Amino acid sequence: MARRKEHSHDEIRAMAVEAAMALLQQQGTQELSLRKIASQIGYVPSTLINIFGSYNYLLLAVSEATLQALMHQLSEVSADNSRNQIISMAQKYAEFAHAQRQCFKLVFELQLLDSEPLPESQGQLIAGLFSLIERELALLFPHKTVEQQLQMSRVLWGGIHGLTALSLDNKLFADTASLPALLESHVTGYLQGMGYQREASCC
Amino acid sequence: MARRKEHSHDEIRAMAVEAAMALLQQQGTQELSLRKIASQIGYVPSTLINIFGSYNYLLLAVSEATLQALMHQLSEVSADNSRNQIISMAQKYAEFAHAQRQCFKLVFELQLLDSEPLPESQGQLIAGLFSLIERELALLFPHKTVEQQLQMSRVLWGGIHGLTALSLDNKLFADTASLPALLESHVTGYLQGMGYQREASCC
DNA sequence: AAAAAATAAAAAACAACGTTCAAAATAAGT
DNA sequence: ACTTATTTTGAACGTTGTTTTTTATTTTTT
Repeated sequence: MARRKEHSHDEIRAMAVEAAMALLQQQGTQELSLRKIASQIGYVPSTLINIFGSYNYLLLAVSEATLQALMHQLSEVSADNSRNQIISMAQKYAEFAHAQRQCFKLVFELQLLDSEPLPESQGQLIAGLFSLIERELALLFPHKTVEQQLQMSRVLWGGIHGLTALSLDNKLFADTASLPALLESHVTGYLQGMGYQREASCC
Repeated sequence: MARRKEHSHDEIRAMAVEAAMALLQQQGTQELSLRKIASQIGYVPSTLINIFGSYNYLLLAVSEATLQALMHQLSEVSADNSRNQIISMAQKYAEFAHAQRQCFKLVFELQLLDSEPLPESQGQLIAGLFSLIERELALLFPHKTVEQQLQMSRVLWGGIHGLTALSLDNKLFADTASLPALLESHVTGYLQGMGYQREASCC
């Protein structure tokens, strides 16, 4: 049997990724399977393997779509100054992670086999997240070198991600302290420690 | 067949956890399986299921043993002052994570089913990690409330964990900035921003 | 001490998984 | 219209965690 050209490969790709993300929100990654995704879109496992190459590559496409959605959300954030901009992006990051919990976890838990380290697109997307903060740091700390700004952006994202990830699994053990408060403390405290001064102070 | 009382259940538990950790270092979590662990210690899958309850509970025992080893390493750290103590623990945390990469990842990626949220022992172990920092913060910031100290300990651990976790998966994209440097920048910067002053300064 | 009951480990069976491969059905080319 | 090529499918394979049954050992009872 071959119901041919009913959908193009790209259409099937999109359908599979969409179905996978929908199933992922209901159940967890454990419960998700290639067979369930295939049957959900009216196709058969081997078809998806032919198109994606493997189940792992399908999950990678889900991860990529999730990162793109996250990037889109973050790029829409805008505040009155760079410090608040970073804080707002941190909150959006955490908000997205909780809203799309399973997809978000997939991004950081999916590990490929001994093949390529990262499929380029994935790398550029994550690098794009860092650059969002680098841009603000260049405004906040124009006298620092780009090396220093790059290091600071990693520290900031690392903290934001760590707090978010631990919070997702209820591993913060801070009933009293809310995640937004922790994120603000992190960003504010670190910026202050690195010499942050309210705008228009030094020149 | 029943080779009875050759090992007690507790002995089999220990053998299985040890074998699992050994296999986990060679291969990844993906490649690990109940059948491999069982055959490694000369037993059969259903025996381990009878003892642990399920494969997930076996992995949970591995996670717990890993957390205990991590806690042991961290409790041996000692520096001349509280600030350096926190920095040294951060470095030890990252060092342990890289040395026991697969076991460390298992701790934070293992997710149980809809049963209990966390099996108590696991919770107390993680809470113990936080208390290591809380203790130092109480010395560094005696004028702050315990609520504030608790929040700061979460921010510090969150950042340390986030940087470590991202580094484990090469998702930091900071070839120039090393993980130790990032950790020190995080701890130093945040403590500074929260009002840290070199010892014997205020009283 | 021998027989019966209880127990514990292993074997076998089961359903589900990702993947491979050959067959079948459609599309395209002549 | 017939042939060739393409593409989807269905069946098979090996492996997984788990459940159930069988078998061997230990313990208890008579």
